[in-house]
Amino acid sequence: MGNGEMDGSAAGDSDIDWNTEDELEIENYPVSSCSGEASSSAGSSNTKLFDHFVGMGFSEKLVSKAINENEDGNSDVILEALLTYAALEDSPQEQETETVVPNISSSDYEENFLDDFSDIDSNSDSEGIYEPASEEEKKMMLLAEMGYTLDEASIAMERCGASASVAELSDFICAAQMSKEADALLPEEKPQPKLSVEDFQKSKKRKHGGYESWKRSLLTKKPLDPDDEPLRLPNPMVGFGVPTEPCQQIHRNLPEAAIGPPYFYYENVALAPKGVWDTISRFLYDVEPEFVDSKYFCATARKRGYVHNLPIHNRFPIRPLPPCTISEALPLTRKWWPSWDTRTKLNCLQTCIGSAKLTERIRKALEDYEGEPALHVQNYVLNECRKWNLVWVGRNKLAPLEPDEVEMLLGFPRNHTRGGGISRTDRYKSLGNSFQVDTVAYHLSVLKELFPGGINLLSLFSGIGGAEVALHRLGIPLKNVVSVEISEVNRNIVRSWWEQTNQKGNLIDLADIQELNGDRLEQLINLVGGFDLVVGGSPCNNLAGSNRHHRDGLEGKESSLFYDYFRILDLVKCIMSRGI
DNA sequence: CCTAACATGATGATGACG
DNA sequence: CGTCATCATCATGTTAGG
Repeated sequence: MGNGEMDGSAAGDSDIDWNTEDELEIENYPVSSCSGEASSSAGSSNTKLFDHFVGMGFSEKLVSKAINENEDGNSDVILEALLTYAALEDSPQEQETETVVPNISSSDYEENFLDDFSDIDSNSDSEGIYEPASEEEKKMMLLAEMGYTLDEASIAMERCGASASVAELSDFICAAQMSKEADALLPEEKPQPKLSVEDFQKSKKRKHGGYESWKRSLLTKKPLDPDDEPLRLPNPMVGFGVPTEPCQQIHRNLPEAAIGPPYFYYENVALAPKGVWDTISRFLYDVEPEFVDSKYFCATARKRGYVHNLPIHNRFPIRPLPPCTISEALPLTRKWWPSWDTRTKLNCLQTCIGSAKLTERIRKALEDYEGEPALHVQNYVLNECRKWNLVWVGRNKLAPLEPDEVEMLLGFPRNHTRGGGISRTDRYKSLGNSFQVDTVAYHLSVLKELFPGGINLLSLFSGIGGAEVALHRLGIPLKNVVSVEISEVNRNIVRSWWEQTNQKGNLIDLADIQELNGDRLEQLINLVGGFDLVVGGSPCNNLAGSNRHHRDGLEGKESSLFYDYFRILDLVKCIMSRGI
C-alpha cells in the first residue's frame, strides 16, 4: 500500500512508507524452506511431473526421456526438452498418442499471448503449422511462457476452473505465492497451506486497483494500438534531466501499478526497432521510458532507454566528474588531432573494434598529402573514424581504443576486466555490452538518502556489474547482491571486483535466469529480507542496429529474455507486496 | 598433426532527422 | 532524399598447446 505520492516535495525520509531498510539481519532471519520441500520428495515429484506432462498430451516415451535426461532440472527445463524432442520428431513415426504440441516458441510469445485474450477472433495460424490445442493446454502453455512453473499453472487451473482467463490464472498464482509466504511466516495461523479461491479473493482486495487494471490492459491491448501515440525519442536526449542541463521536470506521476517496492531499473538500447519500447513500457507497468544519451555524462555517446520507478528529484552525479571530451579523456591524442576532425565526443562503444587493415588504408590515403587532405579523403576518413571510434595516435595514424580506455570511458575502474584468463576480445565484448556507470549512477543516486543503511540488490543480466559499481561509487552500501549472469567470464569479473573492493555484504551469483522461479525467488527474498532494487539490462543484440543477421526485434532469441526481467520483477512485486 | 581458442575481415538494414 | 548512428554475427585464417 504505497502512498501514491512517492515524488512528494519533502526530501524523502518520511515520504516513503515502503522502505524495507528496517534492518533484518540475515543471521536472525528464519531461513525457511531451504532444505525442505524442494529437494526432499524427488521421487513423488517426478511421478507427479510425469503424469503432468502426459496429461498435457506428450507421449509417455518422450516424457520419461525428458525427465531422465534432466533429472535436476525444474519443470520448465523439462518442458523445454520436450518441445525440442517433439520438434525433432516431427516426422510422423512413433507417436502412439496423437501428440498435439502447441508449438509456442518464444518468438511467437507476444502474438499468441495477446491474440488469446483480445476480443477479436483469433484469425491466427497464418502459418498453419500446428493445430490449435485445447483451450486448457493453450492456457497452460501461455502460463509456462510467462515463466510460471507448470506446477503453479496446473494448481491454478484446478482451483480456478478451466474457464478462467489467463489473467485470472496468473493472479491466482500470485495469490498463491503470497499465501505461501504467509504460511512460511505464520505457520501456527494457517497450518494447512491449501490454496483456495479464497486466497485469491483475499489477495485481490489487498492489491492495488491500479495493478489490476494495468494487468487487464496488458492482456487486452494490442501490440500496436493505433489509439496510442508511438513513443518518440526526445531531442536532445536528456531524459528527465542531466547534471549539466538543469532539470526541467522535477515531478512525474507514476502509474499506480508501477509504485514499489521494489524499485526497479531496466535498460536497453534506445534505437530499437519500431514498437519495441512501446511493448517494454507496457509490460513494465506503463512507465514512460527515460531516454538518455551518455554523451551528457562522459566523452562517449550511448543512447539508451531506461524504465524505472525511481524518484527523479535531487539526483547528483558521482565525483570526480569524468572527462567529458575526447581530448580530456585521451590527452595524448591532442598532439595528433587534425583541425578538420571536429569530433569532441566518441560514438557508442560497441563490442567490435576497427581492424588494423582499415587504419593502414587510411594511413596510406593520408600520406599522399603534405598538409590538409582533399575534402573527399577527409570525408572518407571521418566516416570511418565515426563508425569505428578511431582516435589519433600519431602522424596519419589512427587506432581503435584500447580496452582500458574503454573501461575508463564507461566509468569502470582501471583493469576491471583485465586478467584472470580474459581475452582481449572478451573484454571488448563485455565492455561493449555494459552500462555507462556515470549515467546509471546519476539515476540511482536518489537511493542514497532513502537507504542509508545500504540496499539489497537483485541484478539481472549483470554483465560486468555496472549497477554494482555505480552503487558502490555512490557510497551506497551493498548488503546482499543476487546477481544473475550467463557468462562465466563476466561472473568472474564481478566476483573479483567484489573481493577487491572489500565488500562487506554477500554476493550470490547465478548463471541461468530460468533457474529463478517463484520458489527460488521466495527463498532468496526470505534469505536477504526483500529486495530494495531490481536492476537489469536485458540482451539487446536482436534490437541493435549493428546486427546484420538477427535483428529480429524483441522476440528474438536473446532479446526476448526481456520477458524474464518482467516475470521476475512481477514475482518479486507479488511476493513482497504481502509484506515482510 | 590435431584441436580449440583467438583474431581478422567482410557483411547492410533500420530508423531518426533535416 | 541524403546524412548519420548503431551494447553484432559469421566464415575463415592464425596461433598456442597437446
